[in-house]
Order: sequence, then C-alpha cells, then structure tokens
Amino acid sequence: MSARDEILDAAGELFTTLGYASTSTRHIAESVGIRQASMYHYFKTKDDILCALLSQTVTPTLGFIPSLLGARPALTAAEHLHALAAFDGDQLLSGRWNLGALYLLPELRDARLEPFWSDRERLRLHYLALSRGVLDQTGVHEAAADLPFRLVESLVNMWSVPAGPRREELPVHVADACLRVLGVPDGATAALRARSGEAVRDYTRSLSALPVTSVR
Amino acid sequence: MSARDEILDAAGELFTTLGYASTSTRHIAESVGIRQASMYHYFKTKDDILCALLSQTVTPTLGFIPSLLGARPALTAAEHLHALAAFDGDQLLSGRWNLGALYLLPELRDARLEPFWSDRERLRLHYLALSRGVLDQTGVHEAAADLPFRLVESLVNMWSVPAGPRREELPVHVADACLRVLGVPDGATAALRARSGEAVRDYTRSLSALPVTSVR
DNA sequence: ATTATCTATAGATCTATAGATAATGC
DNA sequence: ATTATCTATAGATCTATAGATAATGC
Repeated sequence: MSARDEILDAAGELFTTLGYASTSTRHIAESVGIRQASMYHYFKTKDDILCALLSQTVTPTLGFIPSLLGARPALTAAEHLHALAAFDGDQLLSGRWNLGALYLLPELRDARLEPFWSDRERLRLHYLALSRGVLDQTGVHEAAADLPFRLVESLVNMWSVPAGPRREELPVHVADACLRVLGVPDGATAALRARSGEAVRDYTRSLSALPVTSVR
Repeated sequence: MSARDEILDAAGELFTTLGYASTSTRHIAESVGIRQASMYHYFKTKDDILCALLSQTVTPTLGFIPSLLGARPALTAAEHLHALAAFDGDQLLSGRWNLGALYLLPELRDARLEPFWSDRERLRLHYLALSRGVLDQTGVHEAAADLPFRLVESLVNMWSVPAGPRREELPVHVADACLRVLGVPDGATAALRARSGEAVRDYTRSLSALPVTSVR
C-alpha cells in the first residue's frame, strides 16, 4: 500500500465517521503515522483528498452502464434497472468505508466538487429513465419514478448491518424492491434475477480480465 | 419571533446548507444580527443549538404513534404503516429547513446527542414491526422489512423538489410505495388511503385544538 | 536529481468566558 | 433586580507554506 493510499484510507475512515470539517489534516496524518505537513506532498489541499475519495464511488457504476446498453439480446427496462441497482448497491457496500455517505454531507455542495455532483446526477437520471420505462408497463403513478434511486442510496444508511450472508444478498434484495416499488409483482422479480445477475457477472468478469489501473 | 427562535432558524439554515462543523457561532450570530457572544445567553454550547433543532424532528412523529395504536376499530398493520409514513414524511418536508438531513451528519454520533439517536431508533423499530406484520400477509422476503423506514427517510434527499401540488402529495405517494415495496399490490393501496388519511386528519385536528406549547 | 519527509510558523480562524453596560419589568 | 446585549480576549485550534534534511534512483 503506497503512502498516498494510506492517506486516502485514513481519510476515508475519518471523514465517514467524524465528518469532513471535523477531521483535521493533523488527525489524518497522525492516523497514518506521518507529520501533518507531509500530506501536502501528495495532495495540494484537503479538498483534493475528498475529491480523490469521491471518484471511487460513482465512477464504477457509470462505467457499467454502457455494458448494460450493449447487451444482446437487449435488456428490458426492468432487467436493466435490476442489474444497475444490484451492481450499484454492491459498490456502495463493498468498500472498506462507507464512502457513499460522503455524498450526503452538506459541505459537499462546494464549487470545487461540482464534477462529482454532475456525475451523480447523470446516474440519477439514468435510474429515472429506466424507472419510467417500468412504470409505463405497470401503470403505477409516476411519483414513484425517483424511488429506485433513493432505495439504493439508502444502503449507505444500512452500512452498519453485520457482515455475513444477510449483507452479501442485500443489494439483490434492494434491486428486487426497486421493481416492486414500481409495481412489478413479487412473483415476477425472481425471473428477472437470472438475466440481471448474468449481466453483472459478465461485466465483473470482463473487468477482472483487464490489467488493474487505479483511479487517480 | 423571539431572539431564541431567530437563532434556531438561522442555525437551521446554516447547519443544513453548510454543515454543522463548518458553521461557526459567529456565522450564526451575524445572520441573526447580534454579536457572537450574545448567543451564549440562550444556549450554553453550540451542541445545545443542534439539540434544540433535532428535538423538532422526531418528537412529533413519536407523539403520533399512541393515537394510531388507540384507533377504534383497530388499524391493520398496512393502514397503520401507511398513516405513519404519510405523517412522518409530511413532518420531514414541512419545516422551513431540511432538518431531517441533520440526522445523517456523522458529527452527530456524539455522546451528547445520544437521546436523539435512541428516539430515532425507537421510531425505526416501530416501522420494522409494522413492516413485518405486512410481510406476513404478502409473503415477500423479510429483507424488505427495513425499507419503508428508509423510503421515508429518503425524503430528506428529495427536499429540493419544487413546491406545488407535486410536493404536497409526495408523502402519500411514498406511503403507497412503502406498501408496494412490501408486496401489497398497487390496486390495494388506494383503499388503504381512506382510513390512513382519516387517522392523520383526526390527530392533526386534535393537536390544533390544544394550546400551542413550544418544544423546549 | 528527484522524491519524500521533517521542523517551524504565519495567519486565520473558532468556542467559550469575564465582566461591563444597557434595557426591561416589578 | 433581572434579562439581554456588548466589548475584549484567552487559549486552542486549523490549513497551508517555506525551507531544511534525508532517502532514492539513475
């Protein structure tokens, strides 16, 4: 683990548990075991550390979307949404720290972090379009269209559920819930899981075949 | 509006938009138009201001529960949950500031604010028990039991939707969604709205008949 | 040579208290 | 008398920079 990664890891823990503004650069440095000023060799400002952490959260899910759009035969809106939610939810729960919770910090509405807000908004609009596609089929009121995105997002508030099988399966259960909230009957979701799971596995496999390049 | 209330109002705006740690006591005071030290006449510490704000958020909904339990004829689990979600969601959206968002701040996991966490946890467990009651009927997987609470909670992330009819109806739509996510068919939710709405209106009316005592 | 780390510190905060003064209510 | 407000400040931070020293790689 490089010094830079150790700083990111310590900052991830402190930002998510104490909050951004309440975490001092000295606090991060002490946690890594270096002097406060030494961090400025790796990051120009404290904001830069936050930026680097945030890029780890949306980027993977946005990268998954083209693969879903390119699936042959084409996925239905419901299958596509299910796969997206399961993948996104898994991302949110799989890191060492609850980085998704950083998105909810008010401190974040800062001009410097605008790129991440717009990425997140792009993701939300993609969920919205898929949800509308499903609502057209079920006839449920369109006020429900934003809820799948919100359901997946709420996984960051369930972070503290104990590890184990319950946690592993949580993203898929939430993906199922996304469809039910849009009016898909419970009996129909089991069938959707097959193609959705296949899409996720295909993509995950194609990723692990590539050389690992860390996100900067 | 008393000076104390003006301080709370200013703090509510600043805490929710800038974050707790990033808002200085001077900033609040300036926004009210008094000197920084003058606030300490009303609040012993900065934490105390946050405490006062938080008590405005859960308390009303917890106060509603006994009335739901005492309804005659007794409410079904689904009716009870629907009314609770609609009332709670309305509370979250009706204030001048998005105070519900303060619950998500990591700064909050402080010993001093423990009473509010335990109130919130009590509320979550009540949602959970009701949700389990509904799941027993529908046969949907029990992993869904926490989702109604999370759906209502996510209203704090939808705070910025424009005012208007869309916003007024949002809590009821979310209450409907709570039932669908537990497997209640869309066709059945419309019927539930009647008794749920009645329970909410009865309680609201009984409250406005009492003399107004502000929460300290 | 370049990269990584350190010490020391400037300059700007920030919370909370002390103690004086003004306003209010009996 | 009590309540509300003010000025002034102690004491503790905090971020970022300057500039020295040590480690590393060619």
